[in-house]
Amino acid sequence: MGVTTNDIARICQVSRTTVIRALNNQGRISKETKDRIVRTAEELGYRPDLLARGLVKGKTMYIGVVVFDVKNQYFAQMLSAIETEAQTRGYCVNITLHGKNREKEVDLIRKLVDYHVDGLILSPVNKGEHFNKFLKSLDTPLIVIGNKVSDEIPFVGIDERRAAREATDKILDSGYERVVFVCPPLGESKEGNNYTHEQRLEGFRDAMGSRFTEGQIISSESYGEEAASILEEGGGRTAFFCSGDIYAMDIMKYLKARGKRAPKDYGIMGFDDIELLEYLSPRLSTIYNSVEEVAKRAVELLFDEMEGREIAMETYERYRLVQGETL
Amino acid sequence: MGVTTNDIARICQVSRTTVIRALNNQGRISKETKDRIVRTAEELGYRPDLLARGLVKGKTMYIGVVVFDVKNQYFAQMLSAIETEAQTRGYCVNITLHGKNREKEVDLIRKLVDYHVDGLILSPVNKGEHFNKFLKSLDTPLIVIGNKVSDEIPFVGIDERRAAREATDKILDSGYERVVFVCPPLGESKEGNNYTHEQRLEGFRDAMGSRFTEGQIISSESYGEEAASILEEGGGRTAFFCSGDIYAMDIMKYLKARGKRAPKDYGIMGFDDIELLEYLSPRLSTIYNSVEEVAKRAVELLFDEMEGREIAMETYERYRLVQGETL
DNA sequence: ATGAAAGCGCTAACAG
DNA sequence: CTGTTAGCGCTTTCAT
Repeated sequence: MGVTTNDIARICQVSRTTVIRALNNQGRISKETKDRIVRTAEELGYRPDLLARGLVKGKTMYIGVVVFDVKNQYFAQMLSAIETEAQTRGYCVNITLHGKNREKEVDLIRKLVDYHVDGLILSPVNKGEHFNKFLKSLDTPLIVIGNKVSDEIPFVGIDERRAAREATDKILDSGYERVVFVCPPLGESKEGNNYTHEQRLEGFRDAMGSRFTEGQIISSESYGEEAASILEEGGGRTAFFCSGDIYAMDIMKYLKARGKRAPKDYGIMGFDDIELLEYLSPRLSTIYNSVEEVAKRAVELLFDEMEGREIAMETYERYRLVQGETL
Repeated sequence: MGVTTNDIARICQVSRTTVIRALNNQGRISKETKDRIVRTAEELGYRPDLLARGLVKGKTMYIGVVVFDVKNQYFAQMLSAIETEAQTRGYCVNITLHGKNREKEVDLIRKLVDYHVDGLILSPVNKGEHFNKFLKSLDTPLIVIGNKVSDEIPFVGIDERRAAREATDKILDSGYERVVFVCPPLGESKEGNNYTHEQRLEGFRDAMGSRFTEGQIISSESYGEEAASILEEGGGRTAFFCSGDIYAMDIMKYLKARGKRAPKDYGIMGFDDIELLEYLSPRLSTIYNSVEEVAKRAVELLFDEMEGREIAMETYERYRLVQGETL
């Protein structure tokens, strides 16, 4: 449908090669013919066919990103950072979503690879040896954010376990007698990749030591109700350590409707420090997870990998406890 | 690098044409050879090169989406809906962001078109005849959401003007003597497409009628402070009508820090009904703008257009006043 | 039921 | 400085 180099070559009475040289200004070419070609190309509204170019060059100047959701602020922030970082390098980002559907995730990755994206950034919901093999078989540079797949797939994130331990220590230091770990993702299918949340649980366990009991974990969808009934029980000053700010927000909302408020009636701590916390009060105590830095680093590493440099299999960014008003 | 139809043809001792027929099961082919081909293709891990396929078919089964931000919940919800809707039709979505950079927006659109996406959904920040011509010149089916470009580019959205008028009427009916319209986007460059917000302003004007004065518009970045100083002035019960929930949230936060609360000290109304409002209290009065429906409709129309059907140039979805606690 | 040949639009190696 | 040739991997007539 569009104008091709052939058309221009015919009109300018030169070969296609010359047209290419003029348009991509490479190689020796006389200023006159070049100008003539460039001018007619513009007049005709010539646009290179990127599929054809990609086919022959084996590069597309696109990097693919696969995540499950953008409504989740964590991913929204991540995607923004990736986009910015990639564009400064002249690359475009192709973002695709699958909503925690594991087969769809694999399909999307495949399709991106079949389209020859030059690199891939994922925050996968799949896990296991099968998925690991799959990723390795792609021979496309890729970086995983957050949910580690294996030691063979480069990973960027924060030390979730240590962060969770410190957070729990902080809660304990604040004098809470009972600490409950709230982590709905752990209640989801065991087939999914929950590395991040599992690490947080480990950190919680580390800090609790001998005080840990299974009863201190809420992993159901109805965590609001469960939290409420735990508070009803009595049994000492209680704090909820939530494996995600959003769960903390839900709990605060739920308990508030029942007349209970933090930090007066209970303590609560989140995880992620998503941007919308600034609109809430009381300010939630949480852990800043450096999404932007993680995303930026992921892009850096991806480009290193794309350019053939050796990269670390694990890269950790800093996290930081955020002192709020809910402990 | 990968396995091609040529490799399979050689191995199976057939022609490439036969391989294609087997793999895409089309045309007549004996079950035996077909099975043999399919099996070896699987064994070798054959994957079709989508660039090559796209090049020859002129279709890519991708639709491109260009918006400026995903951190904005409005867009996050929109993108989710588009993704879901497109995937049920077997299409992938390529989301790209430009952060209100007008040149970058044009570049991204161009690039998507040069990659032969089969359709395009935009919420543009460009406007004017030049941009209109540009879009028309693409000869790629496209739909615009929210910011109308012209009568020649299919548009989906809600009747912003009418919604804003009703909202203002509602505020006036609630007994507020002074109503201020808060719309920071109107303070940005006049070069940008602010159709949505301009319509909301018109609606506000419609409702205010002779009571309207220019002094009732806040369009600066420091709307928090301005709102505060307006309240200080005194001068009757005051309400802020914000052209976006986020501005309302900011104002509430700002005023709260100064000891003023809605609806006791002032009234406030938002626009969009973004999902995170449910975490706030008091519940913001606002206007539900049917993002999901709008997005879904946009995809429907896009497919109609892609399939050659005639489509309406303007499509409006319902909106709905949401009765909150801030008026 | 299968194959040969041409072509999508671009690039690159090699001549001249 | 310019042109010729071959090819990326797939699809699509048109033959056989």
